[in-house]
Amino acid sequence: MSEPYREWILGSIDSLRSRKARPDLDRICRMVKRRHGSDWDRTRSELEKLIEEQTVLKVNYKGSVSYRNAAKVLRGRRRPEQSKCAVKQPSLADWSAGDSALGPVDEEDHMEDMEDEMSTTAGMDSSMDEEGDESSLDAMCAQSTADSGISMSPITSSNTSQPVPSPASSKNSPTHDALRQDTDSAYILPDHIQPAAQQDTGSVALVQQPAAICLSTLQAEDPLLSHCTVTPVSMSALRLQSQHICPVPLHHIVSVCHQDEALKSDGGPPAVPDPVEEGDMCTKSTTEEEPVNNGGMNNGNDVVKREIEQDPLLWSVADVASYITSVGFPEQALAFRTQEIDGKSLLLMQRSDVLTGLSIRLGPALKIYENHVKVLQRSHFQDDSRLFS
DNA sequence: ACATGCGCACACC
DNA sequence: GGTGTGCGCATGT
Repeated sequence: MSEPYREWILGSIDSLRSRKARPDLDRICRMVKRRHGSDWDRTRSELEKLIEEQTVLKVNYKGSVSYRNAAKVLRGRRRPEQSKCAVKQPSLADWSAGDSALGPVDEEDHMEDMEDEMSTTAGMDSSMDEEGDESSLDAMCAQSTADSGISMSPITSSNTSQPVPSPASSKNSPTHDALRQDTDSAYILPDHIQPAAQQDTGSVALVQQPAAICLSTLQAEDPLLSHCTVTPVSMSALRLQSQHICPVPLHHIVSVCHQDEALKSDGGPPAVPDPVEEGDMCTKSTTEEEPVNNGGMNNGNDVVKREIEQDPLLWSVADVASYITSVGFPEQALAFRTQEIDGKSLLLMQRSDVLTGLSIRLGPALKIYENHVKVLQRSHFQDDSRLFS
């Protein structure tokens, strides 16, 4: 996806919307062509890419296809009081919360899919403790077909089988209504996250099970996980690992699980010794500027300190905010701090989370995600892959 | 011919 | 009542 097209297409959609014209394919392509001289087919293919990455939503509104700027749709529908409080607002990431089983992907797409899944789990994380708020892709699809009676768009027509609601989601789910943007409007999700496309039943089954069951399944297979409890982060890691789309090694998951445990309770030490007491140490890493006089010896603190600085997984909320500030976005750093984004959360963020979940302006949000968050995520998981493979 | 502006009706919350 | 949406028509280029 070339960056100009993103701006051109989103700009066209916004422009069409502002003059009360339906932002359909025809109008979007025409406008992009007229303004930028872009080829019609190219615009269409770029639009499809935007739809796949959920920057643009393809909707069926009042019987015709229309397109939405995802950032504006979510922001627009959000009630002011909700944007201020901590209540989890259904996000695009949530909509794909049920997706998994991406199937075989080529090398180029692998990382993108991994990122999608990462943010998917991020969405799951933030809503895990609010049963009923966890949105479901399945619900979305069921909604699309059942309520609106509208068939899937041509874009999704390669996957023509009817979406089958998964056991994990129900049409009676409270999220069903919460997800509804409009009774006439059916958000059409890309092929690779349509439930009906889920063929890898093994990983799907795992991912769609409740968190505790997922974990216990893995615990039965690997004693290393026997001390783990279900936490948002550990479950995110489990999901990534279980789908084989992200090279998260099992013992890394154990590490993550225990880090979570250490954070959760002040009680006894984790069953597996963890080199880092995350919260305190992370704070020190950014606030303690004075060199430690240790008589010329490298003590453990320095090692840990360097490790923390290098590994975003170990960043605290303050560390993340400092990082965002340091790369030139002090204003947006506040949003990260407000939303309590620590290193783990940062590594789990998806484009839509950054664009819409933080209530920051689209321009900086795009830059932050593309130039920093994505880079951190990529390097982090590549490092893991090298270390543990 | 095509782009743009906008009144109005409709639907949802 | 507020908001989002877009049809259909008028006007501008």
